[in-house]
Amino acid sequence: MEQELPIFESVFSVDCVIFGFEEGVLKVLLIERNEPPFKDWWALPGYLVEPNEGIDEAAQRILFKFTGLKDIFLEQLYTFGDVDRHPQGRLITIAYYAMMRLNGKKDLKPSSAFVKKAFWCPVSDVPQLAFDHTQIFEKSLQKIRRKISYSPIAFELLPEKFTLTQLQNLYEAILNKKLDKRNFRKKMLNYGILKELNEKQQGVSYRAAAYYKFDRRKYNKLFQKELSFMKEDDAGH
Amino acid sequence: MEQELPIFESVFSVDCVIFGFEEGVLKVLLIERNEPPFKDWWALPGYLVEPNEGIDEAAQRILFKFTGLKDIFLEQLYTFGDVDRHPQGRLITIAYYAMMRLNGKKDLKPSSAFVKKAFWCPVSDVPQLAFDHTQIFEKSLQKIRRKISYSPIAFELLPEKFTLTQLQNLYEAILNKKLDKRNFRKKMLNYGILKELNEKQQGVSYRAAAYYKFDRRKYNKLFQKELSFMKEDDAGH
DNA sequence: TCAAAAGTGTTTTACCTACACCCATGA
DNA sequence: TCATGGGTGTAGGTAAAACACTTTTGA
Repeated sequence: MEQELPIFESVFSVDCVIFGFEEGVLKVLLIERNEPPFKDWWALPGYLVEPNEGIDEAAQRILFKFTGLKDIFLEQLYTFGDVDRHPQGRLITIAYYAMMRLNGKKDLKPSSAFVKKAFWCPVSDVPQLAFDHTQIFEKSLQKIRRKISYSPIAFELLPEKFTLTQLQNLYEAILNKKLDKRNFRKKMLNYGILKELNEKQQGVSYRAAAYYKFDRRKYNKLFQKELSFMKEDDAGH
Repeated sequence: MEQELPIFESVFSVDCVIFGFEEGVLKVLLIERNEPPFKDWWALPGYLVEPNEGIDEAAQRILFKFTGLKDIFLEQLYTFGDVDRHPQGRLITIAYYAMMRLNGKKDLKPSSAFVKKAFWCPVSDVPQLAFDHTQIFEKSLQKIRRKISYSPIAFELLPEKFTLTQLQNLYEAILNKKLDKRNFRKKMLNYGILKELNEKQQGVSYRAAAYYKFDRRKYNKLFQKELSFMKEDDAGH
């Protein structure tokens, strides 16, 4: 019986919004397209998903092909499917986002003919993008803003060692507002997920700042607890 | 040039997770399937999206056909696309969720031959569902749990007039834990989004409770402010 | 000695939590 | 008069917000 049913084949794409932080500026990873439609336009890295490929894996694969980046923790954001979003017909796209550390790995090496180049663009300078990518980009920005407000994921964007001022600058860049230095430090240190290193900045012409390191062990413990607080089974059963 | 490009046609489905609250119990809207695959199984209402149909509209249309419900505020939840989630091939599905008021509109009238019946099932009694619908259902539950913790959307589920105890019961049903009565009332009344009516319960064999009404005007004002607090432009520029 | 950023505490306010008794009603 | 749920207040703790000066460093 079931053998006689029609066989479906979904055609759809994924697009990736990758955020980075460099020189105190929040940036997003864009590509310059090398193929029509929207040839020569800037766009988010994204492409069609293969028939036998999971969506998450597809996002990983395409991101690697288009930028050379590997093993990025991508999270699904939203699916965009306006009927006219793509000039070649009805093509829906599943958007993913990620935050990544830019220490060293600045060299973006696309290995796809579809891409002329890949580069980091300050989020405040993002021009009109191909397709509905501007919309996708903006939704991601909102997402990470909300997210850092309830979970200290900002560390993902910083180098291993960082100063509290760098951390604050990052928060300010994402939230696009000034924060109070004393309150910020108090709060961050209170979480107990930062480990102060015996190391200070070198060669700065002002008082050298202490370096801190993110304590992933404690972070996981804390975050697990906070999550389970929201979950069922606190009282029931 | 662009005319020569291939034409895409996405094939994909939507599934709807609709929550309701009745007799102090949180329920989810299920259907009994009348067609293979998974004939006679219980499932979430969902079906294929038409080529020229927006995704949100498709969700509305399919929900109506499968249940008779109209004008429900559906929000996109997540897209599920495991390669083997559907026996007829690679078919991804976009899940939507909604909370709805059940006063009166209990009569579910499917107008599709794909559906044997539609009915409300207590969330604690949901059995194994067709496809990956159990997974989808569970993700929706998590979502509304998180959501009522930061935004008092629970009103959507209650009748126009309700007592504070009914409201508390709803919170307890969603969060699956007991809440303190005094603290709960204090907090809810402090929001200033409840209007006490000059009306009490009738014919109960205990002290009659006051009825309250949700003040959407004030809710919007408050919620707008809270949202804009998160958004850019508080300090910058 | 200057410029520039690092680093540091206190007070006030709002909110969350825990907790126990009297009140109104119909049966 | 009893059973049932409605309704109320206070005290202690914790977290957020506002706010300004001293310290260190290299140039």
